[in-house]
Formats: sequence, structure tokens, C-alpha cells
Amino acid sequence: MPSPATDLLRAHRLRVTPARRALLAELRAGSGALSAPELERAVDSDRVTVYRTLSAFEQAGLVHRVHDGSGAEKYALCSGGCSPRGHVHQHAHFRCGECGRTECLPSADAAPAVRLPTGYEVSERILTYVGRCAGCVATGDASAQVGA
Amino acid sequence: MPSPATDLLRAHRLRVTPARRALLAELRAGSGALSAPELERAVDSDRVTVYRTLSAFEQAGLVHRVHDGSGAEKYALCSGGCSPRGHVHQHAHFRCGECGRTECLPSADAAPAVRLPTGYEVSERILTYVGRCAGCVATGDASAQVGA
DNA sequence: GCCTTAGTGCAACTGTGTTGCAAACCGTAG
DNA sequence: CTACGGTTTGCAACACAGTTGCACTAAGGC
Repeated sequence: MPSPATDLLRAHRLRVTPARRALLAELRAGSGALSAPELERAVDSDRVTVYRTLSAFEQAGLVHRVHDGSGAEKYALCSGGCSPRGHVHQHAHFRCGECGRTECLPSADAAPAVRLPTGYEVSERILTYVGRCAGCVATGDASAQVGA
Repeated sequence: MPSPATDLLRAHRLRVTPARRALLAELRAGSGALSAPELERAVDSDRVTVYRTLSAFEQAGLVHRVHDGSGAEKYALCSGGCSPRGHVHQHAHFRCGECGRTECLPSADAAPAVRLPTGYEVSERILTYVGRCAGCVATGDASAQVGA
């Protein structure tokens, strides 16, 4: 009886190895987007393996990169509609500036009507909100550290 | 007769030094947002000086950071409304994946109606478009390297 | 012009991400 | 179940962005 991670890997035509199963399990377990260093700490693989595995996952349409404005790239599982031929998510992300966690927001495909200069072509849109998540708002109480 | 850079620095209560004047002139000359390494090459100052100067400028409300999803932070002049007490720009940015240039888009304050989970607080929004600028579209012709 | 404070440069360091190469491993075929 | 070939992995080394500590220098108020 193969684990869900194994199934997912096979479904995406990826080789099943301990490192990949561990990484995928971690991505499935962690809520939200994880950075490569976070994953590296969690799965006991070499840093290089983590990066290369993530690239492979991305190419296979299993995970997508998240630019959350924190400087480090993060990775999250694709929900569906992604394939080796292209990723389709125009959903936004939210990063909590306090706990640092980044999560995907349900896409309301709210493509804003920003007028691009003439002749410009857009291939990707990055929409990230930074603030405080419910948990941090609750513990830190009111607008404690942001305001002043 | 002081240069515009000198005036700007004085207006923001910043000491006028050769390094700062050069950096500011570069930011004014360059169209769009520049990265610290780019500025470093342009102004013949130490890398550290560039970073510290940019931090000072940012605190003074002279420049703002631009997250363009390229990994490196970029900096652009504030257009107005920014002060040491806070930056006010919810405008979007555009990065050309071909020439790498990043520029500010005129803000249409097109805050998309993304529904945040309950209890979340937003303090900043990062909205970046990635694609090809008019210049690169013209020279590279049609959809040359993006499509396939 | 002097003096204090702020800014600069050097060196060294951290953290993220990449590349080359040899050894180990997965999956398929026999 | 064993052998084979192409992947994956790990190590070492590297590249690049950004930061910190400390001594030296320069700006600007007096």
C-alpha cells in the first residue's frame, strides 16, 4: 500500500526516492508555502538535493514558486490545473510579517485593471499581501508592534 | 548653485556627501528601479555604503523598495506622499523578464477584491507584473522566447 | 578652523541558491 | 532475482546579495 506521497510522485511521472517522498510529505503536512532552507531542515537531505527536487517538482507541475517579498523563494503544492506544460495559478499569497508564514489565498481571480504602457506583454502576475495572520493578531493583541 | 540631488537631500534632512549625491543622481537618471549591485557599479562607492545609503534614503522617505520577484531587492525614487513616518504607494511594478528592467506603474489603485481569511490584517500589498517591455517586444519580435 | 556626529571603506561573515563530479540508487528488462 | 542504464544524491566548491564591526574620514554647526 503506497503512501499518498508515492502515489503523487508516480502520477506525475517522477521517480520515487526517499528524499522525494520526505520532501513531498513535508510540503503536504506544512500548511502554506515553505522555503528551501525550511524544507532542508525538515527532511534531512542535502541542500542541493532539496533545490533540485523542488525544480523537478515544479517542472512536473507538482509545486509552484511563491514570491512573498521576504527575499527567499518559497514553494507550495499546486492545487490542480498545473502540468509540465505550464502552471496556472493567478492566486494571491499572504505572508505574516510576524511569524513569517506564507500561505496561498483562494483565488478570486481579481485581475486589477492596471493599465500597462502600450506594447507591454504580461506573462505573470505576483500578488502578495503582507500583514499579520489571525494567530499572531490574537496572541500579539491589537496593533501592537506594527503601529509604533 | 546646488544640484537637484543636493536640494533633494537637504529637503529630506540628509547630509550631503559625494556618495549620496552620486547615488541619488543615478536613481534619478535611471528609469525605473535599480538594484543595489547595479547602483554599486554605477557610483563607485563601496557595496556597504550603497546599502546603508539606501536604507537612509528609505527611512527619509526618498526611495522605496521594490519587490519584483527577481530575487534581488530594487529601489526607486518615491514620487511623493512619502515621509519618514511612512511610505504610501500601493502602485504596481512591472519587470521585463528579458532585459531585467523594473519600473513603477502609474497607480490605478486597483485593490483587487481578494477575500482574506477572518482575523487577518494587511499592512502592505505587493503587486508585480512580469512580462516583456515594449522595447524587448519590438526587438525580439512576436512571442519568440516565451511561448516555445 | 575646531569639534562632534554621521558617513565611509575594508574585512569578514551569513544566508540563499548554483554547478561539477563521483558514488549510490530506482526502475526496467532480461 | 540479477544486471544494466540513466537518475538522483551528496560533497565540495562556488557565486551573489546583503549585513556587521571597527577604524578612519568628512560634513556641518559653532
